[in-house]
Amino acid sequence: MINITFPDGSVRPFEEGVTGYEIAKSISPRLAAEVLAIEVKDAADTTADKGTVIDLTRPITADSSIRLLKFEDEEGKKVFWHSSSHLMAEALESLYPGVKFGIGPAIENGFYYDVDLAGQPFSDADLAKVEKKMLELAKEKQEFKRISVSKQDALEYFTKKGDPYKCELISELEDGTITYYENGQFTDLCRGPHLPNTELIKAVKLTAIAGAYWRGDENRQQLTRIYGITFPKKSMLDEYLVLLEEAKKRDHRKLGKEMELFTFSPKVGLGLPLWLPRGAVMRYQLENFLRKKLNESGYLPVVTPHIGSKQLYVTSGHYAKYGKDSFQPIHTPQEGEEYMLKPMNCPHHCEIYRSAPRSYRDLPLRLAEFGTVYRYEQSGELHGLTRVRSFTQDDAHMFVRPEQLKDEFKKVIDLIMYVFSVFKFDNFTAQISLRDKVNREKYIGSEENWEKAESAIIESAAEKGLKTVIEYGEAAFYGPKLDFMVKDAIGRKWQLGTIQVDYNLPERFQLEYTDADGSKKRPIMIHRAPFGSIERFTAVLLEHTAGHFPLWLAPDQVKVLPVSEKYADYAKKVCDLLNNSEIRASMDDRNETLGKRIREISLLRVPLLVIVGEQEQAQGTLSIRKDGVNQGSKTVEEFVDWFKETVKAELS
RNA sequence: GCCGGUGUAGCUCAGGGGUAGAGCGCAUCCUUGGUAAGGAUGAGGUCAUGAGUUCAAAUCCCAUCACCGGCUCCA
Repeated sequence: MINITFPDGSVRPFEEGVTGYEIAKSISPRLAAEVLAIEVKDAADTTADKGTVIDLTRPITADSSIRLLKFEDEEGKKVFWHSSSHLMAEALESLYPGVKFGIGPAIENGFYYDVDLAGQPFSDADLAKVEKKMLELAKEKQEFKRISVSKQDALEYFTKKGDPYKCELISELEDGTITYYENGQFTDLCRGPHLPNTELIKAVKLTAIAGAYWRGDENRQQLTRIYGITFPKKSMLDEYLVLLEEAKKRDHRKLGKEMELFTFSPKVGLGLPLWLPRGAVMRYQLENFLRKKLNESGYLPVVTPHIGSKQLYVTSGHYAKYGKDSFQPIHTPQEGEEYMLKPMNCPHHCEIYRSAPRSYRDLPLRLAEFGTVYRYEQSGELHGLTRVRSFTQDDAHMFVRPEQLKDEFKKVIDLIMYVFSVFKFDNFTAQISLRDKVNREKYIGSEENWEKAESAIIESAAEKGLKTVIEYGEAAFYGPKLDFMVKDAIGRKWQLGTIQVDYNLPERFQLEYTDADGSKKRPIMIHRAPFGSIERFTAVLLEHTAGHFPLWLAPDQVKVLPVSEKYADYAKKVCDLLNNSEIRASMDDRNETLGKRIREISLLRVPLLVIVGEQEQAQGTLSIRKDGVNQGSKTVEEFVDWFKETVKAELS
């Protein structure tokens, strides 16, 4: 007998060799019907903090703690979707004989399989056919069978089958660790785990076709990547499709157009956003919001030009690293001097640091700038406001003494937390990006400094109680960083703020300060941008709020509508009073029905409508409508007070 | 940059080898309104660009450009 420990801490004995399925069944038939896989942690293994997810059909042979995984669990979804990719592969193989397979993993929302259709045409229209086949095969209740094979047998099998991609994968595996999974007529190289059978897959939607390089290498064969998602219940698929619709409605490119915030012009150039008047007003609000906070936090404003001598970036090391991927240098007509469009603000700020001798008393020195930078992004990369070739960073660089690093870092975390709370990004994680564990030649700077920087970040994040994940190999080439990933109102993840520690630029620019003992010391630099860029932040905010900005940020805060032109004078007077109280209000007295004006203004997401007619004029009041709901009437003074209170609450 | 899709009025889109369509928007007029679309009239298009096939191309073929979905990349 072996002891099985359940997540609630209870322990029950089972026969040695019991399977996950049998354990589930012993609890309830309903659970047995829903469970997808099992996480098992050997009681003797004290090193691992997590168990291994295995098939429900595999025997458990030692005392273990277990978790039965359902679709609701992340790991359960993964198994479900991974098995679905095998089901899709089976369907493809039966519909397109001779198809070759790359890899087919589960992803965040569903799964994909990279396939080589050997020239057979495949388009969106074919997806429905594959979906139908998948459902057909799923109903057969095919079992997923795990089979161990030798490396030689595996190579022979896939060579005979004519699948070079699988052969390549197998050749990199160690003999003795290789397993197949078989469902129906389909056999795949796979480490598992998988569902007990295909019947659990009740709803299928293939979502997209895309090109993808074999092993992500653009010099190698391009495969067809087919994306899909599956669910154990039809109703779950319907809910998912509704979510996709909602995401479409929130697309910032669509909202940007509807709300008249920004546009693009091919004539101006790719990826170069044009901010329309309403967008510009909103953007200035964002900037002023941060300026005020930075001013309170001891930042000093600076302004630097949009171009810089090539030599500046040679010194910083950016030229060597990114020179050929940048806009190429521009030359002065007479002297032939070389200038580059500014791809980042840091080197300029380093030179500002150097413009005067610095004392240890001057540090931390915090230089802030809304700096517009220009980066060459490949044309296929450009996307709305999230990926552009010209954008404005809410940038600042802190120059600190080594003993100030952690404190300063934590202050930046506080600032970012404040920004997130104002914009109601309540759901976020912090990603600590460190060097690749093995591949270290792509980073510049000394081992010692990297160690110091990495531990400063890890400790700061821990002391601030941040929920963090560590990613190796994601650091910038000059230093480690802390990035903030927010989840928006409908659960999508975005990367926003970033904080980076840099020992490298101070070195390259020979930055110094005079310490208390008169010796010259080198400061450490922190890069940070709470928004990341104004463009990207605007995009995320649009999608997060579906365009319903907080009152303080809305380009038009109030529209005053006279019921008919007889009341236009009164409406004008109200507008002036509101403007005098620094409320962004304007009048809409166009020759249209009231209903139509309300509709159009609502589509622009103007948060407050003030309607005035005979009654309001007689009583000196306003009829208020906020976010589509009638709020009754208020006097102008009452309204202004209420407005100010609301804005104050939003910003606290 | 690569793979696939798309490109018709300012916007959203229908159509389609034989002289270009709708709704919204815009202009003018009527209407003077009470919380999400009042009515009439009118202007507006080399059907992305360039070559080709054809008696005839917006429509078919090819190339280019842009946009969209991915891939690679992201200081």
